[in-house]
Amino acid sequence: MATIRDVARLAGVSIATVSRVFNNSPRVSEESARRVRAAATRLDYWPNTGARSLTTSRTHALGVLLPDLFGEFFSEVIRGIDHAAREEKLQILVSSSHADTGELVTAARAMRGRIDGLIAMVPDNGAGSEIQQIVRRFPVVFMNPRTKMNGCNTVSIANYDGARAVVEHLVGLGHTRIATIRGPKGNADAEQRLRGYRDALRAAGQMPEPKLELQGDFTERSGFQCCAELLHLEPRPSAVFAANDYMAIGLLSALRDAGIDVPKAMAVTGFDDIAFARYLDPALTTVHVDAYGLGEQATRSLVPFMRASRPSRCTHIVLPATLAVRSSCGAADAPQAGPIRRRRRETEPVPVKGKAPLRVRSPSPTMRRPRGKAGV
Amino acid sequence: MATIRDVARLAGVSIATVSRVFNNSPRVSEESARRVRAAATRLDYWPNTGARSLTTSRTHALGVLLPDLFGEFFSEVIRGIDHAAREEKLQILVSSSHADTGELVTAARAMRGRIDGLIAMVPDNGAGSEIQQIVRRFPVVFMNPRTKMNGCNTVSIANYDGARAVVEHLVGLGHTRIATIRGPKGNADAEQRLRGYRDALRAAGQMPEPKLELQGDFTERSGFQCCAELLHLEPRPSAVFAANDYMAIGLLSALRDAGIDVPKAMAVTGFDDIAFARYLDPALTTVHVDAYGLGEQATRSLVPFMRASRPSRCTHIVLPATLAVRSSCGAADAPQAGPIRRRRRETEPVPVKGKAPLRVRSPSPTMRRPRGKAGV
DNA sequence: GGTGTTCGTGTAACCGTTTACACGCTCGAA
DNA sequence: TTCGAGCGTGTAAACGGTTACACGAACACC
Repeated sequence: MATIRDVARLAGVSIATVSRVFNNSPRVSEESARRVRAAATRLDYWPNTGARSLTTSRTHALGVLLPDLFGEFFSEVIRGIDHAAREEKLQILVSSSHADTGELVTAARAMRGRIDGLIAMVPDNGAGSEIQQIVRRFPVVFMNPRTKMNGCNTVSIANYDGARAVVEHLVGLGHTRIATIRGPKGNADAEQRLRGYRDALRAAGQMPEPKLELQGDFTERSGFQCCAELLHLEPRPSAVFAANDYMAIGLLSALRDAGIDVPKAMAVTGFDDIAFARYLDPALTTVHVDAYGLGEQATRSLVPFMRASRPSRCTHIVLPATLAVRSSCGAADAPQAGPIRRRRRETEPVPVKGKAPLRVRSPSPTMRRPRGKAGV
Repeated sequence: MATIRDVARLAGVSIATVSRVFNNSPRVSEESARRVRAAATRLDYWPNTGARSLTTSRTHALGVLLPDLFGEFFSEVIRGIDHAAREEKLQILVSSSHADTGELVTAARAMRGRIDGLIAMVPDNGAGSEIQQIVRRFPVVFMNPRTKMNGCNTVSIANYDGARAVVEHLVGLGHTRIATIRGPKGNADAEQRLRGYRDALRAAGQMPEPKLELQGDFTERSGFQCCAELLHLEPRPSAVFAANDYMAIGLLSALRDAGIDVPKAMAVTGFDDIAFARYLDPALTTVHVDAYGLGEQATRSLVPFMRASRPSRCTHIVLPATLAVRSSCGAADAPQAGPIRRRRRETEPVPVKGKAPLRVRSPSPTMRRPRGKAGV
């Protein structure tokens, strides 16, 4: 492969001049530039980006560390990151399948010298000291952090508000005994949603009961399995808030098997608004979560940190959730509720002052954006 | 940030020794190694991967160039790549949204010096000479290439066989007038599927009719819009093969609006087996496509090329498709067909000899694998 | 006591760029 | 004519590592 030296030799100039031509420096004569370009074409020269970033200490790349890539949530997050990164002409270096913070740090280590900044989703409630290793080294933004995380940027989703809103919706429909299928213990998203559920009940004067909080693990299977337990509760609840859509789907198919009519005999709601929530029969009432926006916003809040020589103040952004009311809750004809009002919770990050969080996009992206070559 | 020199100074050794310790060279005394490690920890030293790859000309990274990231097809491809790459301890540098080959080459250029090899999906029937620029420079494997592509590795999906099998299935159910909604003109996947459709008809003694080939563009909307045209055909077809699932979904909802019973009055089939095909009502009969396997296999066939000093022979792998028979074709209770037998077509790549293509995974991954934190 | 090995280590060249600095030339003003 | 400014260019020192080679010490062998 040709290097800058080969080009310089062929063009009869010094390597400095070649470099200047490729960096659009104004201080090059037209004649030299022409000769350099001709030589470069002739030799099929492509500058070595790796070498370049060694001297400039700018890589124009950002790292993305995710616990997993499965399912459309992560795929939308990446798409959001990719889109925003592309606008900034940044490459993205992806690494996933991090079971714990240790693996996360190992992956971040391997990116040293290859990235200007990092977007990460911490898989567990990991040790702060390990996280600090990363924070010290890169400009970083954490997505959906488990804990408060002062001293670094965060972007997260309004789990608490979304859960609270959908449960309040059920209350508004007249339900007085509402169960939930909760996510895995220790999972922060699951716990925030659970809190939202409980507070919505309390606000309606209904006391949360442990018996009504069935244990799931975010899988479809666990939703399916909770059905039997649900149907044996005395008195039987008339509505269920599943902490994510996959569990709601499992529950729906179990209810169908059991011959229970949804929504008449049992109202079901989920969380996430995955793409096929709308295609279910009955269509699933759920909380729309803007995964694309999460990735996009993470990138946008990272970029100024990457460029700044001096660290700026941290931002903590919370993306609002939106109710997507469909037929599984028995209120299909009700108008869709607007964006859910943000509440402050001491354990959740506070939105940055003076900068309104992103408006959530429509809960029906499928019908609005052409899906392009998605099916190829 | 501490460099190797800082560590050397603090440990009282030369930089060569530090380097040896970090590369597990055996020729280092226990005492020196201990001092170096202590110094490294003390200074919080992380080796600069970028600088390292400049001297070694190995980056342990591979580039991934995709036309898009939308939808689960691409997300599964990336997941497959990521998974295989992780096993090989390779990082992945992703770039997407390439509308044409020119943009593809630009993106590849920007990766020069950062990757050891490249996995690419060519967005158009792009100029061979531009593609050649890439092939000359990197070990590369193309996914789902539009044309035959000698001289480089390819992995693709059995579009022709899949389409042919699903149409033959319809023929087997007794349909004698089968329409199709084709994908965009010029799209190679669409055209291979169209050929499969036509050949299946011919093989059954039915002549393909242009009137029966409705024009879609792989979007749900286009499937919806084709419904009117379909219902006005004289005589009306009794079955439709939509060239992807999104169009089949659009058609299904239009048929429901029109009060046409599926599958009794109209059998509908799709292609791709997107995750919610099974959740539709009626559940969609379709062709399962192994996007995860496509990415995984692409990575596996690239790796030896990246490591080899001498170029090995090219491989051309075709992943089999599988029929996923559900109720939308009126044969819900029939046992699922097995993998579709591969046919050779002169315009499709030939599977590598002696190396069986991957077995397709079950068409029901959702029910088999826990979806983990997909809903978070 | 010479000689050859082995081992641990250091020196310095190199990977492919960028860029501070210096240099020589031209040209206009004093 | 002299001087300074401006311009185009080249030289050389980085950037942060790896590694070929050399070297000195310790040791075994004859």
